[in-house]
Amino acid sequence: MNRESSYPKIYRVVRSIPSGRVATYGQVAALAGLKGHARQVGYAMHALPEGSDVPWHRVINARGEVSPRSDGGSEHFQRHLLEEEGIPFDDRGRVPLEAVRWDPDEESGSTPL
DNA sequence: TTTATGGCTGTCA
DNA sequence: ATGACAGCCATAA
Repeated sequence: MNRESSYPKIYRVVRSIPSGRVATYGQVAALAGLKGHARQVGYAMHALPEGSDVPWHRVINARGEVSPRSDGGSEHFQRHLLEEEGIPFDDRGRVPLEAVRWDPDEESGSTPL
């Protein structure tokens, strides 16, 4: 099953993230089978092609905020995209992970109150 | 083949 | 609550 690249798998998981929800690298990694290798997920995002329909902006770090990658500036862009998705950002540019954390088991579009 | 890097995570102070 | 350190592993050259 596993090919030499795990990236496609990661992309597939990220694609499964519904709008208005965010997933952490560790979570995506776990769903992609790379459990424990969140770094590779982040690196996969860095290797994302331009024409990919992968909502990489919905993938954030475990702290619930966008990661200050080496690009510089894109983090602001990501935040903008997330705000457009309806992600409530904190005063420090953080999101309530507990509120927007994507649960692969409730992707039907329901929020457990 | 080896070397270097990296959009992370978890623990300690 | 934040700041700092070390570990893990896949991809690219």
